[in-house]
Amino acid sequence: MTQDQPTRLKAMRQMATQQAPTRQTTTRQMPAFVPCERCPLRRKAAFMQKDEKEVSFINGLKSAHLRFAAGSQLIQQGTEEPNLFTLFSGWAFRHKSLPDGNRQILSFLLPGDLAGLQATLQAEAEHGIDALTDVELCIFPRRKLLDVFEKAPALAYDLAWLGSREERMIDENLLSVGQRGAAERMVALILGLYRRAEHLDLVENQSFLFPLTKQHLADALGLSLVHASKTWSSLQRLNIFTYADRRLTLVNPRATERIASYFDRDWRVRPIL
Amino acid sequence: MTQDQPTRLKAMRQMATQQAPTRQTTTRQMPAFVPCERCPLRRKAAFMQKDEKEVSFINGLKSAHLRFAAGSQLIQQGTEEPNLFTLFSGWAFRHKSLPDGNRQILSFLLPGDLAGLQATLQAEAEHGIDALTDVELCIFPRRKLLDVFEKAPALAYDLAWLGSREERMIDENLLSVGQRGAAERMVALILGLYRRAEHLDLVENQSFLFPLTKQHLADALGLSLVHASKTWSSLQRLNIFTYADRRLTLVNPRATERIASYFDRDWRVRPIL
DNA sequence: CGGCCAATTGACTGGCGTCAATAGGGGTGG
DNA sequence: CCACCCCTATTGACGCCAGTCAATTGGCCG
Repeated sequence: MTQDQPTRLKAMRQMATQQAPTRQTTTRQMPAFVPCERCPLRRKAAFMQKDEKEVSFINGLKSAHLRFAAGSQLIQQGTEEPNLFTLFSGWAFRHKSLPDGNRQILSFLLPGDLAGLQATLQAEAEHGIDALTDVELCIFPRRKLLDVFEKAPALAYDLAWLGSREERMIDENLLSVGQRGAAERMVALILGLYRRAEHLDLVENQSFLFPLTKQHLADALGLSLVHASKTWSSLQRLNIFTYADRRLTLVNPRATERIASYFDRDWRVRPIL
Repeated sequence: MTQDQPTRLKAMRQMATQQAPTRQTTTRQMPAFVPCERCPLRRKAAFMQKDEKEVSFINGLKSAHLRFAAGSQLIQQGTEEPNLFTLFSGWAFRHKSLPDGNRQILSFLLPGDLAGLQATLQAEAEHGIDALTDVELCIFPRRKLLDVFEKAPALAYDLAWLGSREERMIDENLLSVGQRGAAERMVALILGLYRRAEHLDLVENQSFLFPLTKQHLADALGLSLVHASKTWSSLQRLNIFTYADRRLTLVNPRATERIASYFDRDWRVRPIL
């Protein structure tokens, strides 16, 4: 604004990331197609249990089951995306960038989360989605969407429900980025991911896989890389959590929630496509 | 975080606002019921034109047409809300607060916008909605929602579409708050509102009603009241816009867009309930 | 071994928050 | 009709949180 040209050259990082594996260059191996009727994910307690008929209808929508390597661009900002997908395994994140290269991570995706709804109902994606770890996706072509609304109203309702859940999570992130200090913000993010992982039975002994780099943290929290790193260290010094082997262990989740003014959302079972 | 008790006592402001007109105390006058078939709003070019049958179906959903005074709480954070509504006239905003009283404005509502979708698909609202000006609402009881999905798939699709539109706007706000500087942020917000107003034929000579107080600006942008005020003044000194009589005039919208890295979204006609 | 990348840490800077004093408008009551 | 209050806004002084710059380390890989 004041200084126009000498923009914060975080753009460099962006360039670097750019040449990271893109969709094309990605090893897109061919795992076995997992039919929804035998999907281990949807059997988890976190998800709504549907009757056979509905599950097989969903299976009819599913056009492929793909695997991508960590770092792959699953959806590219500014392109038209003909599919939506449910994350079958792994982590991913939605993000949006400014022309100067600054990137904001909008939300994280965990197994069972549906992605591309926004992009799908609109014409083209205004955000990108990248794989944070190796991932597997259940692909649904978006042209079948209208069918869903016409032939399976209950499913359509689920779709809308998932969209609204996603929006609530972004609301929370916006609240965080706008109103919490750096440390509180980071704790709130970690707690949110912890609770979601917990709900998917991904937590053992208050410890879970935490694949974010410092750069991801910074981009999600609206902090600089350096400050994110410092905040991270200070939280460890405060004995909020420990980190080893890509696994993060919360020392005292409930006490930590108070510190960050974190509030548990309602964790009712949710639909899964 | 570091200092727990001496929280930023912006809470005071909150208390003050609290005793402002609440839903109950609000003058909730009884304007004439506007049947959807004769709704002047939905005729605007911004909205999808529907056939008679669908419009009368929508009218069947509409249970009331209410007016609220500026400052009224339309939906209260943490309560169960049995209705959703379309904003028929006036401005409103969604917001979410931390226990220390800090408030984040999540998005603004202009005529034709649907509100309460998130709150409605879930059990209870995790955010509040306040009237920014005097408003009129078209009320739809949420228990009729399932009906919509079962009997009017096209309408259900519209609903989902509107939800996804809302999410895109929040994405943009999150990007702004997380990655733009104070001045860019403010310009981006103003431009966004300007374009939306323009689309509703609410702009004349690059000037439109701008009912936000400095406090609203601060809360929407994640800035302090004081800094928001200073940023506002500096933008005027830079001759970005002028302000008089609650009306804001953009001196050069297109040039201003470049300053703020603002990008026009796609302005296709959208559904309205 | 050398290059690349994520991460850490210190020193310095600057943007934004906080405190505080002041001004102006609108409503209300003496 | 003016006094008084409350609320919104403005402006300056000061301080701190977070950004920037830069040097260093350690892991991974060719």
